Amino acid sequence: MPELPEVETTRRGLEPALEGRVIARVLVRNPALRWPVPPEVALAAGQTVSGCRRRAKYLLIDLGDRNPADNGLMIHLGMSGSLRICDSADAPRKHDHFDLVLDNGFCARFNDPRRFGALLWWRGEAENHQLLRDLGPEPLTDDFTGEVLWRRSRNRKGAVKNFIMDGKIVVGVGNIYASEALYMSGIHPARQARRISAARYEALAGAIRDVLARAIRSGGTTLRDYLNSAGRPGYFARDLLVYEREKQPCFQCATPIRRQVIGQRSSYYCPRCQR
DNA sequence: CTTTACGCCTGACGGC
DNA sequence: TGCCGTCAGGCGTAAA
Repeated sequence: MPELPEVETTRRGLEPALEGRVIARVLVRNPALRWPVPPEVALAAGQTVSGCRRRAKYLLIDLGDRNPADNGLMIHLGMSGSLRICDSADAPRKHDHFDLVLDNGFCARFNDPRRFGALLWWRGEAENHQLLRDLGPEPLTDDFTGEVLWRRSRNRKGAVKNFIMDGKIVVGVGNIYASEALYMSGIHPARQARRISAARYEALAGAIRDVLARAIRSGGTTLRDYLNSAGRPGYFARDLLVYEREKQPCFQCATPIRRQVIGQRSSYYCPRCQR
């Protein structure tokens, strides 16, 4: 399940394959994704890829000669999406939705069994797109600090886990890494966001940065179906401290890890180490 | 403004 | 072996 590290890993695999290449055409086999693939994506044909960026969990393909690019593609991997570089003559597999066919015979092929992913078109500035406009800071930039978390949490009565998974607060923290970061910083996932001190938010922000950076270094987490652009899994699952470890001993104190549903999502935590 | 529930979708899995 | 219910999860959206 792609969270920020998985999307970033995909981006890094895509970049050398796409940048500087011309998109020959966009071949849509099955437009049924989260939103139907819009016809505008055909405008990519004949344009040169000038960059592969990531904002939150969205991949942005910059097209055209302008700098900065003023139009391009936007891809979301959803729950089960993956993009891989392959020969465009390769036979499509089940759930292959579209190809970005390149001028060298290769393509970026998007596969998504659960169809929560998306392929969209943007023009103007990508950051102004409806889906990106109101997003919070990137967790791996200097804009993201414990102070920001603390300030924005003062009126939040909900669980801190939901708070850090809110894309308006900080982007890219999905269910897996939220549990991990809260464990690393000793904070109980169900604690009210407004009842956490500035010092503890500093620790939490550090843990979020740390776990995301380490997961990127491991190529992401493959629990069920995530694959990178080379069709390979990520290896961070072996480093998970609490996620999907219900009833197994805490690595710090050996207390059995608990699972609790918070905001309709499974959360994992150590009842002794996290308060 | 925040908070909550829902729905989209397939595949894996458990129970019978 | 098959059938069916449940769960997983990102995140936009509607409603409270």
